[in-house]
Amino acid sequence: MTHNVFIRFMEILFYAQTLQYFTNIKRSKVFDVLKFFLFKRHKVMRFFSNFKMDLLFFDKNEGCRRPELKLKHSRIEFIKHAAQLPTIFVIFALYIKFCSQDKKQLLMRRVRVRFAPSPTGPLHIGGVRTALYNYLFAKKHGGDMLLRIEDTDSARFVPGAEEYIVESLNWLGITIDEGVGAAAESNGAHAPYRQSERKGIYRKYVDQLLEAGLAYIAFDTPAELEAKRSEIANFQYDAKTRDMMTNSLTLPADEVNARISNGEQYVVRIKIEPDQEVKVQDLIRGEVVINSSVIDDKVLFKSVDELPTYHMANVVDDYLMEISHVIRGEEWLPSAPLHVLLYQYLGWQNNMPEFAHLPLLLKPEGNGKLSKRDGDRLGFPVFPLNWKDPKTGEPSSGYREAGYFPEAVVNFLALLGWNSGTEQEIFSMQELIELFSLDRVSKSGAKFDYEKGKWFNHKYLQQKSNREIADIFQKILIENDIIEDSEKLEKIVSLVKERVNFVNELLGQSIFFFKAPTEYDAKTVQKRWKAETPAQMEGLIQTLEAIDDFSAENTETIVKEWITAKEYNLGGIMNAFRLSVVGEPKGPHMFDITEIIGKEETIERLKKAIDTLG
RNA sequence: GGUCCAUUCGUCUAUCGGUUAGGACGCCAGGUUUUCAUCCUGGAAAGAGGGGUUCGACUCCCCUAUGGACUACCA
Repeated sequence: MTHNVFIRFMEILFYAQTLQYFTNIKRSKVFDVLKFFLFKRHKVMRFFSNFKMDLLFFDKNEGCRRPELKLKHSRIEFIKHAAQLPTIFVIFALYIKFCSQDKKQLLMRRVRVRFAPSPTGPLHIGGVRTALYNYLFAKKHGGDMLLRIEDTDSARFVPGAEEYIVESLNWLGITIDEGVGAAAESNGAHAPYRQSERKGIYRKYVDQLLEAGLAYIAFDTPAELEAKRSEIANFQYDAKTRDMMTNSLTLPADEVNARISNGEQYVVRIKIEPDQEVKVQDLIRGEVVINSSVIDDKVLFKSVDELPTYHMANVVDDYLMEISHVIRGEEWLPSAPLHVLLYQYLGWQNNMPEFAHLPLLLKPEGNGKLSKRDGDRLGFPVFPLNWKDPKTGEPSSGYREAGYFPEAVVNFLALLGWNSGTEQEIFSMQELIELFSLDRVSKSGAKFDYEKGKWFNHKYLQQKSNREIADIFQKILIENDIIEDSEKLEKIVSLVKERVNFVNELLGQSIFFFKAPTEYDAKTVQKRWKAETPAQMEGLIQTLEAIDDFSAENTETIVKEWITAKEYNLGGIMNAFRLSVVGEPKGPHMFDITEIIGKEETIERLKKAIDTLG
């Protein structure tokens, strides 16, 4: 025993020294490394697993990227140039040393992830985030993003939902490499990608489990099950109760066969071995252990429609499609042990994907999962695109139609549950791909903060060129029967864009450029329109009439000179001027407005104001 | 009820055993401005509670509380 400890110590010393040799860790830090190794094995594991992905990334000929080795509070630049490549091998060796066999295999595996929604309605914003994280992860590691449609429940199928999903992902810039919606769907190596079209595939694996005695046939009708549930509190179909049910374990073989050939409907249930420890390695939560006794004998397959249920289909398809990482919502965590068991029962434990269960998106106020109703109640979309329920005709609003830029939605969603570890808030998709890491996904649910979403859109709006915004704005104007010269429009956009969050708010901020006010804000009239104002405005009209060059700069100079000469109060004149031209106490610089609407229009508006307000 | 997961400003989060607990949204105040916004500066604002472990705990462990998810022939 003591001998072993000594050997270990020497081994560790060797590693620590190698580390010091190849990196620029300070000598004093080597002691910390030793301490880590000796006393905090679990930390060491985490420590190395942190840059596993960086190593992989480096592997993909991205030679310019430098993985960093972060040790305590000192950040050590780890790889400076290719000449330091041996360093990678040392760390790699260390990592392998502390990893189990199957981890090694996973390290070498090509990253393939899937987003697997069920076409039961519009894609929920939480689902969008799951898709986004899958996409970011895949792209970061040079892997594949698949879209698979999980439509094994024909009863819940909603027409148009699949198209909606594909269109949403397209809009957001989440491109599918393989599967439904991919550029060459039919040519995918693992086609088809709709479970309903994969119907024939599953039976074989169900039979395999049946033959191995790891599953059994059950004839209990829904009504019988319901009866059992009300009869026995906390009833669960499992090792304790399966003996009292109607299934192939309690019935003689010939009766089972007779029932089947009589056309009696049945299901296939997994036969869970009780009292086993089932371990799920979750990339976000660490190891989750549960006792198999709490898992019930889930239905894997139903004879009615010859389709598997989610659990079976999902495991079989992930295996067949060579999925390396299953990244999905936290609501799947409780059934993850069942999936692990299924991989074992099918003999695929060495090809099992790694799991990552994402935290949920919670409602903004109160608690619970974000739902469509919250959006309706609080007035913000919870779907990417508008949707109209084909049955009820009930509409749901989407981010696209609400005026959001897809980049803003992506940025906002990316930060709801993940952060880069820096203080940067605005990220392009490219930056997100480079920076994304499951290690930095938080464990707890995130409340949906709609206000911040607006802020993101504001930021993206400011970043866009005036030309780009003017083009979108042009369409809105045409819908409102306003025709405006595109160059002038660009100028208008430059003056008002910083005041809005959305392009569709632009009209409200700039209507006075296109139309003279028809009424004047009562409060402002009271405050800014005094007895002497009409006479002053008459004077202003005369001053303006004498101006040839109506550019903002020139007009401003002349008007201000006039105000000074008359010894008027600058604010008094300007506010009344604004009220006359705009009708409200708002808008950009006055002379920028007058330059755009022009001399005649300006004077006309002043005259009208004098007439109306007296 | 059972199982699992989680818990840092109002909200999203940083912190990998030693920090005046940092940033962002929102809020408040001041400044800029002829208006309203924008913008700039500043401010208030947090480790659920209790036990351990440790020289030292927001950080590791346990208990409690709270919240959430799951508990279908749905996904």
